[in-house]
Amino acid sequence: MALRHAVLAALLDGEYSGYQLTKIFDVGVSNFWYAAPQQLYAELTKLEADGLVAGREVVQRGRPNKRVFQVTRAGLDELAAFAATPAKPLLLRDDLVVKVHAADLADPAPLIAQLRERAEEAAAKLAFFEQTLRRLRGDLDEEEFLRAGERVGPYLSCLAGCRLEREMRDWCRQSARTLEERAGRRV
Amino acid sequence: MALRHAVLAALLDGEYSGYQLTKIFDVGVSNFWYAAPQQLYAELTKLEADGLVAGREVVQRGRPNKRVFQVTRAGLDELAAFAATPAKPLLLRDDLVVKVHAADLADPAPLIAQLRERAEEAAAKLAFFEQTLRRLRGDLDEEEFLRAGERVGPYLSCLAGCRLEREMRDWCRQSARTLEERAGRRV
DNA sequence: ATAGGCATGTAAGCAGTTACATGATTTA
DNA sequence: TAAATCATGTAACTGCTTACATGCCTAT
Repeated sequence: MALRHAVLAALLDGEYSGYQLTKIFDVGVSNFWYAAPQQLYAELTKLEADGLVAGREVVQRGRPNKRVFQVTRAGLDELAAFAATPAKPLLLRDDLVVKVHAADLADPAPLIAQLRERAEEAAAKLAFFEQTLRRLRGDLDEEEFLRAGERVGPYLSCLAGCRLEREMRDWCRQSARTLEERAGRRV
Repeated sequence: MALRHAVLAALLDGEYSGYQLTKIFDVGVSNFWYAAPQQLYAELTKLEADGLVAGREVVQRGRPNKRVFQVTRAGLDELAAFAATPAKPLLLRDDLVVKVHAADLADPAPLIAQLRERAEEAAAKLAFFEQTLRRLRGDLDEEEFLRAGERVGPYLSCLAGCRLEREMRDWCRQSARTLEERAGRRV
């Protein structure tokens, strides 16, 4: 089981509803996990049935009510046990890099457009993660926070997201520029 | 279908057998796709049935014979069409970052060990990719190759692998150091 | 002799994707 | 009044993972 632990880890940061989690997982939970909305609702149901999270109804006005979840004691134990388990290799699957690998075959224009688009997305995610880092560390600077801050886990995972998105942005731009220049000279 | 195009893209670099592809995909095809060995054998069978790759028997001495595959004209068309298709979002799933996110919960020692191990793997992959880049560009320097080289696709995808592994290595080291220092002061 | 690399699969089960479905409320 | 956001699911399918299976050859 896989998504299970990602959901538990996300719920360490606070109580969230299924819908809120879809937003968090949409940006990638600091880019370490991707999941579709339907998966999240299903997983929350299972987690609650297994007693690893506890849900409570939140009545809202002007909006549909929602159920928010928090990790139970059993859930914390499960997460701690998981952390000591040998890590599986990184799972990475990216259409876009496959396309770039095959870039010499065909018309580069649609590929360049996709690279530009991805670069924009990466830049937006990077900005979001950097903002999250500032929020997490408060008044402290990074070094100080990593030494003495209360919870460094979310900070470190967010740093991973920053690194990934920064490189993704720059790689997309570099690749787009390269393909553009080559296309320009060929026409 | 997903693995399909990754296999076709990998076979652009030359004829490979199922077993050879397992090695290439093990290192991640420049880290853009992961696939288990059994998937590759199954996918090659399907690709051949669909006429997108053609296999031929290679007789070896001192080793079992093997079947190597090359992309057919239809396969090239399929890849070119795929490249023009809108890109799906990056799919990333990493146990290790989930564990780091939850790092404040439990004994940091096993997690630090996993981070060190991953850092080593990333360093090894990085070295491999950098060597691949040197091989691809031959006598030219990078800028020159990207401008005038014959096939830049594999070079660009390999650059993506380098960027990812370099950041992975550094992030693992930074996270391990952070957790170590905090554990040291607490004990 | 035994371990490890080369070489190729099958079968069962589950996780994840795609498509479909509903309905209220706010904003343009 | 149409579109967007909030909110939560079900059902069918398929792709992926895990476990199992086989056999030859080389190096230690």
